[in-house]
Amino acid sequence: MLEFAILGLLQEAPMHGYELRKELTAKLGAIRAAISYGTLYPTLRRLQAAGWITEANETPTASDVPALTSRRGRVVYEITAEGKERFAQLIAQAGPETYDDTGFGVHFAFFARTDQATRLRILEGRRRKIEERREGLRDVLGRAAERLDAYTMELQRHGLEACEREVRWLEELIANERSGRAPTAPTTGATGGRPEDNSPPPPGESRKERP
Amino acid sequence: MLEFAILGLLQEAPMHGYELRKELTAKLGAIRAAISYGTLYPTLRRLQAAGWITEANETPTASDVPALTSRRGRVVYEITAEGKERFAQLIAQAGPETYDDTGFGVHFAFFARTDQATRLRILEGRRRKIEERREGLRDVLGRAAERLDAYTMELQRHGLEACEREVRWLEELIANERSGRAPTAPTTGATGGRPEDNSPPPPGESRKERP
DNA sequence: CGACGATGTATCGGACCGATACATCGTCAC
DNA sequence: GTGACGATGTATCGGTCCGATACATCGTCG
Repeated sequence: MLEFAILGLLQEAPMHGYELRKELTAKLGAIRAAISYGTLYPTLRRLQAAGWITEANETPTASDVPALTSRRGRVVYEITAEGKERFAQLIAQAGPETYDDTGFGVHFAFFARTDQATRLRILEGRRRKIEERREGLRDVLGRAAERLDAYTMELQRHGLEACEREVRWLEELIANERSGRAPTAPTTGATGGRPEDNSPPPPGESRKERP
Repeated sequence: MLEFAILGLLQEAPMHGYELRKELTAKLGAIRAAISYGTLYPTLRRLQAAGWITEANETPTASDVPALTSRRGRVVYEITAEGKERFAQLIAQAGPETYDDTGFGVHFAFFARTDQATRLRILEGRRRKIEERREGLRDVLGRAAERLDAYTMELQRHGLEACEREVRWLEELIANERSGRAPTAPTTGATGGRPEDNSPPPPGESRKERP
C-alpha cells in the first residue's frame, strides 16, 4: 500500500522522506493517520533497491559554497521509468485487497491517474464489500440482539449507519463515473463557464507519458 | 488490542480459538475485519504463558468413549483470576492509544465492563482526536484545495463528513453518560446475562440503568 | 462412497506502528 | 549574543497484526 502511494506521489514531484510524509498525510488524511518513519524509510530503500526510485542530487545553487563537511542532509528521491511501469501495473492488478478500508482509500486518492474502467471496477468492488459488511451488521443486530449489551449494540448501530452512508456515496460516484462526469459534480448542472481545473492529468483517459 | 479483546470475551464464557474468532467478529464487526489466526493463536499462547488464561479440559460427556487416539481437537481456554486483574488494569490504563479507530472501538465494545469515569474519559479523548482530524481535513480542503485533484478532494470531503457525524455521535453518548443513562436507551431491559455466567455482573462495578 | 463445506489448529514472511535517537536550522526571549 | 525551543530531517528496533498456506476432522447430500 505504502509502495503504491509513494510511487504515485513521486510522479508529481521529486521529494525527500520528510516531505513525502507530509504530502502523504495531506492526501490520505481522510483515511489513515500519518505514516510512520519506521515504515517509510525502509520502504524507500526497498523501492530504490528494486530500481523504481533513485536518489536525485539536489540542484546545487550556484551561490552555494561546497561545504567541506559532507552535506548529508535531505535525500531527494525521484521515480524512474520502471517505477512508473510498476505503478501502472499495481493499478491494473487492483483486486480484492483493494477493497478494504485502507487499500480502497489509497487507490481512490490516485484515481486521477487511473483509467475509468479500473475506477469503476474498484468502486463496485468496494461497494460490494461494504454491502457485505452491512448485511453482517444487520444480521447481528437482528438475530443476535439479545446476546449483546447496550454498548455493543450501539457500536453496531453506528457502524451500520456508516455502511449505509458509504454505499450511497459509492452509488453516486459510480453513477457519475458511468456518465463520464468528474466527481462531486452537483446534479444542478455546470452553470456555464467554470473552467476545468484539473492541474494533474485530466480525468478523461490516463495515458502513460513517454518521457 | 487483541489481548484486551480476548480477556474481555473469555470473561463471558470459556471458548476455543475458532469460537473466539467468531465471537470477536460478531462483537467487533463494526470496526474491523475478522481477526487473523496468524495473530490469534500466537496471542493465545502468549496469554497462557503469562498466566492470564488456562486450558480448560472440555467436559467429557458420560457417553463418550475415551478415545485411544488422543483427541487433540479443540483447545478450550478460560480466563484466570490474574487475567481478570490484567483486564481491569488495561481498562484503568486506557490512554491516548485508546483513541485511534481500532483501539477506541475495541474498548467501546467492552464498555459494559468499564466504570463510568473511564467510559467518559475514553469518549472525550476520542472526541478530541476526531475533532483534530476534522480540523486537519478542513485545513486541507480550505487552504490547499487548488493543489488537489477532484478525486482527492472528494475523498477528503467524505472523510470530513464522517468526522462531523462521529463527533455528533460522541456528543450524544457523552451527554447520556453524564446523565447516567445507558446508551441510546429506549428503556432496554436487563442486557441478557448468561445463566451460567458466574463472573461479576455484566454492568461491571458501575451502576448503569437507574430505574 | 466420495465430494464438499464447516470446523478446528497451526506456522511463516512481510507490512506497518510507536518509541527512540540524533543532528541541523531559524527564531525569539532574556 | 546566547541559549532554549520547535521545525526539519534521517534512521533503527521491537512488537503487533495480516494474508497465505497447510493439514486434519466431521456432517451431509448426491
